[in-house]
Amino acid sequence: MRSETGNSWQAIRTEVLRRIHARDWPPGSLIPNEADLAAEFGCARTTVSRALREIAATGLIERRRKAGTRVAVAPSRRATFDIPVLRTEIESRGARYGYALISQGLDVPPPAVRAGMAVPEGARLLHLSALHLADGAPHVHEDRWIDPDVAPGILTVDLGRESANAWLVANMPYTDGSLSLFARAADAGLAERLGCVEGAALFCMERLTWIGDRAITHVQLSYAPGHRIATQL
Amino acid sequence: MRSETGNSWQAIRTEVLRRIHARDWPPGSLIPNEADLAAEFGCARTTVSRALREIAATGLIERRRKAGTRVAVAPSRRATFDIPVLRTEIESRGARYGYALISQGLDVPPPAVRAGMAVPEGARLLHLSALHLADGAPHVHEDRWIDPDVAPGILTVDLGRESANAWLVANMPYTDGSLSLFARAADAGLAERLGCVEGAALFCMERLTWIGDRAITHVQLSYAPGHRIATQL
DNA sequence: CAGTGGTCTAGACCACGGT
DNA sequence: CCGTGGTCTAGACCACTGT
Repeated sequence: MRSETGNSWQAIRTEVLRRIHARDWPPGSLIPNEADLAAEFGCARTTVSRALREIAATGLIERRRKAGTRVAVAPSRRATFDIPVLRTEIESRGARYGYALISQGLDVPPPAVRAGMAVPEGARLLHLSALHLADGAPHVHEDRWIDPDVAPGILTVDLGRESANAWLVANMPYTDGSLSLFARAADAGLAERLGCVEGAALFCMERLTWIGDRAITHVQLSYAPGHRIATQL
Repeated sequence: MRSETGNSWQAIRTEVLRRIHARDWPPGSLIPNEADLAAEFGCARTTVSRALREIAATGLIERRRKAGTRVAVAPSRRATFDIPVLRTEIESRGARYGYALISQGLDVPPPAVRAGMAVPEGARLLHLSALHLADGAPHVHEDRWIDPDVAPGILTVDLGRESANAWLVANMPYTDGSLSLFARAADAGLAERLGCVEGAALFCMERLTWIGDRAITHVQLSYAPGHRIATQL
């Protein structure tokens, strides 16, 4: 019963996926172990291992030593998004990228930001507000806090010319970060800056990045109404 | 100059990441090839390959045959989200999961849905509206269209008892899908069902799944105000 | 304890793509 | 062309964990 589907790990992945979708191996069932599959496909166990590892990374199967490999019952699948670099995102749509600094100063951050960045109460951080433009139209509003103790060089940069983000990615590679996505209504200031009505539903992204155990920056991006991010499953 | 950081691929990954963050290998630079690194770390080339492949998957380095491996200049990093299974998501917060079917019927879908699912004009699809509850409070509103030609069994299911999603994941494993995230304002109907004010900004997720070249279902999930999804970078 | 996945090795050949 | 990453092999040992 040699299938001889081919001996590349991708071919094996395809065949395994086919069997799962065809319900040869229904949800919850145990699939043959690596050695048996290797024998069936006529390849090395390493190759089967690679194929199954890639499938497991998508959440469709679950693997445990001794217990074997099982088809996930409720496949809580994983999706991968590219975190957009704004300039690239805008230019890839054929639009001209623009950046406009709105304000800049040393302020005491609001409690939510202060807690997220774990800075002492009363500490002052560099606070920026800026717009990213596509063909001159507001595309994203950026509200950013930067700890100047962690990234001292930022104070010497002319942030009207170079975006803080560009400077940071080039000079302060982070070691850890978190990202969250949510929706919020446009307040009066955002509505004016983004050119939308007050109360409009905005898609927002909040990022917090660290170097070791020190927070570098907290940024909230608010997209103009209608923005979506998409991915394949 | 043997580093002897250890010979596991994870140790090598850690060391390579350290060098990138330490700017030993600044953005845009070429790092040594696999063979050289293997010699330096005193391990097989396969092991180095594995470590670099894992890093490349995060977008921090870019690899091309002959050109070698380069530290990404604008690390358009990738983030991975677990697509939540609603029941699991709610129960993992310690809340009781509830499901309430609001309406069900065969309707002609709106143009956007029809185009996304590539069904003929005028075709009727199964249309569901339901709420997912956490401790009895509305958590997510689900608006779903299902093509009964592709998933005929769905018509025999009592959708008041079993959620359409549960039936589909168990009986109609998809081969392809797309997912998009966006924000929208609550209309009157959603506001009433979710118990929020009309116009509230809602975080929404739209999924479209296929078996081969036929669309199974289109679903839009609208979360009650305040919902976020988060991930590590 | 024993079965299973996880990993490492040394070597080989191949595919891509810059020069 | 030929250097580089991509993959495969056969075998080995190890780590975890269910029984």
